[in-house]
Amino acid sequence: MPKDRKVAKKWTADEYIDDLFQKKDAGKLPMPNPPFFLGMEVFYLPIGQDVLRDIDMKRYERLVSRGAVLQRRYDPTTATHIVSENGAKVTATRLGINSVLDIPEHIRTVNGAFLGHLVSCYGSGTHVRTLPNGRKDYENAHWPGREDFDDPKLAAFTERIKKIEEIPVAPPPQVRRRHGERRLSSPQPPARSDTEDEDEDPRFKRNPTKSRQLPTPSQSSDIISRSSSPGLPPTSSPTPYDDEKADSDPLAEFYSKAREEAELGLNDESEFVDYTNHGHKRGVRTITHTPPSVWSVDNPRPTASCLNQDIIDELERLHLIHSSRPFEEDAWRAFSYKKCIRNIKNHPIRIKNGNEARQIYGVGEKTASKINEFLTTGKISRITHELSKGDVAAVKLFTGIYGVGSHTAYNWYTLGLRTLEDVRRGKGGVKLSPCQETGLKFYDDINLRMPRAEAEEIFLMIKPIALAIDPKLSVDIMGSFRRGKADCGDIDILITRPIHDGKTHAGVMARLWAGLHKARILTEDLALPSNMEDSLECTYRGLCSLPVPDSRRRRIDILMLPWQYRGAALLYYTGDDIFNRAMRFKAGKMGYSLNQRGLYAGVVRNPNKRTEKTNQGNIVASETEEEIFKILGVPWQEPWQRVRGA
DNA sequence: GCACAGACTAG
DNA sequence: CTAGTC
DNA sequence: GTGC
Ligand SMILES: O=c1ccn([C@H]2C[C@H](O)[C@@H](COP(=O)(O)OP(=O)(O)OP(=O)(O)O)O2)c(=O)[nH]1
Ligand SMILES: [Mg+2]
Repeated sequence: MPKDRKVAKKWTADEYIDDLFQKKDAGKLPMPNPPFFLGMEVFYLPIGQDVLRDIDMKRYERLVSRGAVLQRRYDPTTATHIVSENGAKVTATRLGINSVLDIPEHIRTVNGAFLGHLVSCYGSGTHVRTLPNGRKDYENAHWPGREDFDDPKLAAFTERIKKIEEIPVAPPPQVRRRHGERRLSSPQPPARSDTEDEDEDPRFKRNPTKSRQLPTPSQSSDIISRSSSPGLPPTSSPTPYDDEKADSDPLAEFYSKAREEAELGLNDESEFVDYTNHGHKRGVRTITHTPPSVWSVDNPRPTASCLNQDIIDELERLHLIHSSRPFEEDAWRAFSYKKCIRNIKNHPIRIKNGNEARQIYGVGEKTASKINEFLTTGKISRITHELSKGDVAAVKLFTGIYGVGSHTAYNWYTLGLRTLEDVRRGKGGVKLSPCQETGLKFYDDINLRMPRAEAEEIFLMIKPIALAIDPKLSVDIMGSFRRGKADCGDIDILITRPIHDGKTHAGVMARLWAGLHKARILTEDLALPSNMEDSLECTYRGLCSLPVPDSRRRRIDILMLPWQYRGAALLYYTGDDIFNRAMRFKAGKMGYSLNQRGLYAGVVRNPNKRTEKTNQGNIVASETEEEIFKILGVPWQEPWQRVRGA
């Protein structure tokens, strides 16, 4: 079939790509060795509109044979590169977007010559290390030539590149639905300077506590190019162009490198804050100050926000319906809808029909059809139908109780319970666990997020208490706070201790726990460490509040673990959760396993009981976040760039 | 047809 | 082991 | 439910 292809058959891009991958899977496609396109997820815009030209086929073949993943449909959430010989306007149209400026910054836009450039750089071979599973680690090999995406001869849409350089950080317009929403210009740990945690408007300043390094101002280009090959200078290729088969092309635009499986990769996302609810005062005053953010954000994204908000709303309903039901199928459906929601939120253009929706990654036939139904009839009958049952509302209400999940909530509903009052009365004979009792008692407080300033204030009271126990402790505030969010759902604290003096933090949790209760900061416990007394590793969950009248209860989690695991722990605890899952997902695909202790090679799991490890594996990285990113081939991302959840 | 992250505590 | 949570 |  290869031969026919050129001669007779007129191929469309889809057919050709299918054929290529079919051959590849059948082992019939020559895969010459240095896979210098490995890790790249490319959307190649053929020169031939309907029927591919020879040059298009050659490029497709080259991309695949050298390891690239091709996108049949442009999907900005996973694409790392767009290769186009067309002009900006044509390209935008064919990608289904308004302007090439809408292409997320992490995606490199290049021309065909870029492909030839890499061929000339690496066509003959390179040194590559060997992975734990015995294979060559092409995944993480460095291909510095890929960084030449901004070379005028290799780039596409120079206006885009220029734009990116000018913009400190151009977060994709993230859409936010809540009221007080607004974008924060600084993704950095913006901290509110003033008082009233009243929320709406805090002026943010810069990073407060010792925490993180400042976001590099040159951000956006950083985001784009800085990647997994830190330290490696972009090498210019020896030979200016052409490759094995000579293919030089002018065009250009593109690039990106983290081909992340799905969600990893750079997602610039500089945080923008949504002030959701904090709305209750309770005086809190912050002590934070931070240099003005370099990122004055405001990105030029034309499409400000939700062009598809109405569709998102419907999908949120579907998500809610399925997450309310305690059946496994529903859980995965909910998982899928969440993914659709995230991707549609990033979709820069208005979806006009089911077909268009179907093009978006994560949106399958079923969902596309529902979207189509909504677009044509104004509603989705399935939703109307399911919501009329009443269980969804009840489950939503009950799961608001900390410690009550969909199973318990659904059971209560089945028993006839409908209100929190029913729960309090123990209707149907329901019994609450201690933690659920507390959850019910502080239902409102627990379901509110707190102003960042309050999280900081509480943390600044806790830290000295910890340091008084042992001044060598490393105590940091993590989670959404570290990511720079303006409001936090809880306070996440990470504690560890250097081991260089031969001492450890054994017993610290017990003392800290006692000290915090004594200081009236901890108010209720929700889950105690299995071994507070002497373990170096433990988790505490509870409620806390500023020790002043009228302060609200806030959720707090304290995680403690050995110094050697600090990098992995930092990574884990910084999140966000979606980012972590994407990272772990990728690690798994690469033969590794990633958890809060480290990145492991050779972990073998019981195929029947997924959580059980047959072989524990060997730790390959854990002391720094950087090494983990690097080994996984994920471009370095500052905490505030690790936002994947909506 | 299978994976979708991986771990800790409560009971 | 299941449920709930990070 | 979706993608491979
Ligand atoms: O299912 C989860 C939940 C959390 N985490 C990690 C990432 C997250 O950032 C951190 C702290 O969890 P938390 O629930 O506090 O989330 P957050 O990111 O801090 O957000 P919030 O502001 O709601 O607390 O633990 C996970 O890996 N998986
Ligand atoms: Mg948190």
